[in-house]
Amino acid sequence: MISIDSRDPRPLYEQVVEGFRRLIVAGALEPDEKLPSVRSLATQLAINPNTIQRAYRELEAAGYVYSLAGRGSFVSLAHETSELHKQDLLARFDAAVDELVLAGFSRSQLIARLREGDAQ
Amino acid sequence: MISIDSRDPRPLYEQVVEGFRRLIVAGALEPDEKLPSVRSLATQLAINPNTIQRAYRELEAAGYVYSLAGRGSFVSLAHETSELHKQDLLARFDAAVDELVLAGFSRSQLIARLREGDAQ
DNA sequence: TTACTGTATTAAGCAACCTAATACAGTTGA
DNA sequence: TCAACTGTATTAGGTTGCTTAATACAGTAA
Repeated sequence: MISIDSRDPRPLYEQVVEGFRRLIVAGALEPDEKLPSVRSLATQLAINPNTIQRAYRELEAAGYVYSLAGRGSFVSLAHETSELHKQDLLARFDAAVDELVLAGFSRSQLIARLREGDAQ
Repeated sequence: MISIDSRDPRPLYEQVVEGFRRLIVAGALEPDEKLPSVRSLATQLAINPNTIQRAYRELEAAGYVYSLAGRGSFVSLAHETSELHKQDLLARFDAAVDELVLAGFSRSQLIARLREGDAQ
C-alpha cells in the first residue's frame, strides 16, 4: 500500500504523507475507505508509530483524511486537490520547464515529450 | 548578484549554489569570470564565510566553477549542463506532469501552457 | 611586506527528525 | 462488562544537518 525508500532524502513522515496523498488523489483509495491503523502501519513499515501518527496528522490537516478516535483514519470525502495545491503544481511545472530551456531543450521537444506520455 | 530568501526552506549554502548555477547556466556569468570572494559575499549576504565556502566547494565539485587559492573562484569553461543533470531535470518535468494529470489537468492544457511561455 | 585570496579545522548552538516509552480516551465485539 | 483494538498526547533522548564562530595556514598580487 505504501513503501519507504531509505535512499529518499525526505523524512519518513513526509514519504508516508506523499504516498497516501498520491493514492487518494489517484482514486486508488476511495472516500471513506479505512487507512491502516497507526500501529499496524508502523509495524508493517518497521518505523515508529509516532512517525505514522505525525503523517496522519498532516494528512488530516491537509484535508485528505479524517480521523475518529477509536475508529480509525479514513479517506476524506472532499479530497479534491485544493486550488492552492494546483497553483503549487503549476509553479513546479513552470520551474522545470525553465530549467530545461536553460539546459538547452526547446519547447517543441518538451511538447513532444508531453505527447509521448499520452500514449501510456 | 545573488540573494538569500529567509522564507526559502532550503539551506543557505544550497540557495547560494542554486543562485550561481542558474546564473552560470543562463550565461549571465561568462567563463573565467570571477565570482565574489568568500569573505566579501559572506559580508554582502550577511551570512557566515563558512557557508559560502561550502557553497563554492559544491559548485566546484559539480564542475561549475574552479578555484585557485589566493586568486579566487571563477566560472568553469566546461560548465555545460551534464547529461546526468539533464536526466534529472527531465525526471522532474515528468513528475510534475504526472501530478498535474492526477490533479485533473489534461496534457493539451499543459501543452498550451508551454506554448504560452514561448511568447515571453 | 601587506592585504587580499582559498582552504581547513574544531567547537558550539540549534532545529528537525526519529525512536522510545507511556498514558489516556473512544470504539467494537465477544 | 471486558478485552482488544482504535486515535491522541506527552516527555525524553539520540542523531544528523545547518550555521555560526574563531582560528590557522598557504598562495597571490600590488
